[in-house]
Amino acid sequence: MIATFAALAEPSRFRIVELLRSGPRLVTDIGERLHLRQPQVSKHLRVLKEAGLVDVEPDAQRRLYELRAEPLRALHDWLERYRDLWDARFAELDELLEELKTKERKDGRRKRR
Amino acid sequence: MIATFAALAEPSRFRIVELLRSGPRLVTDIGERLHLRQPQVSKHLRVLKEAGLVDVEPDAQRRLYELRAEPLRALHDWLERYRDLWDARFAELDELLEELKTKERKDGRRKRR
DNA sequence: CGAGAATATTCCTGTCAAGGCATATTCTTG
DNA sequence: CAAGAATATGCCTTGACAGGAATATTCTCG
Repeated sequence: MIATFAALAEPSRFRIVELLRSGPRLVTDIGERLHLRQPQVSKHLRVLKEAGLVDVEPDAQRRLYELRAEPLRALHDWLERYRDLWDARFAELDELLEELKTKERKDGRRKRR
Repeated sequence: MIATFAALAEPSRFRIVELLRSGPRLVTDIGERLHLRQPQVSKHLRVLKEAGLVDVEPDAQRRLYELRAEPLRALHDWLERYRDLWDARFAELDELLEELKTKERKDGRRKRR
């Protein structure tokens, strides 16, 4: 989980993942589409692979990189545990707290002395 | 999105979020439960707040920190776009590639919700 | 075999973030 | 107002990491 977050926290890597959503790509291909230099693409792909986010399928001297479902599904599952947060039951509480906060912000500076 | 990933990529921060899932907590409380020193907790909470993952409700000299739903829901929504990856349509392709790489034959579980 | 394509690795450098510790800040209360 | 509680900030040091450029590696093919 942490590894997944760390991998996706890097903007270029995030974009690579987004690109791979449309299907497997070659390193060079990725570089061209995202305007990244080849070595950096390779490095990012390495990180993504070590995080299990990507798989490689060699084809001669080329490598086809493709997204792996598992980590993303795991993330999705993890988030399910937080669903209560935005589901019905807590909605009111959220609003309440929002109100309290915006109200106190106004004159919390000078109460009384 | 990137900000959310970056915030959650830090182990202590991840643990804080997990803890806050059970409800709002005071800074000191968090520190004790997670064995973190107060200044680090405050710093982490600051990052979490800047990422929008957390809200503060002041109470005298204490601060109640609580989880915010929005970023997590956004993450969840983002992942929905990747659902095809592990849903029916691509299952076969996944299996194919899995076979090429490992020879596991004991994988027979399925997740339904 | 040698050239060239596609990708990976290495080395270097600058930046940024995290922990530790001391200190500042903000409130409450006697 | 002083003392103390709860939290935030500042400074410092160290380690991780990203980009750049050069180079190594692995294949294919004429």
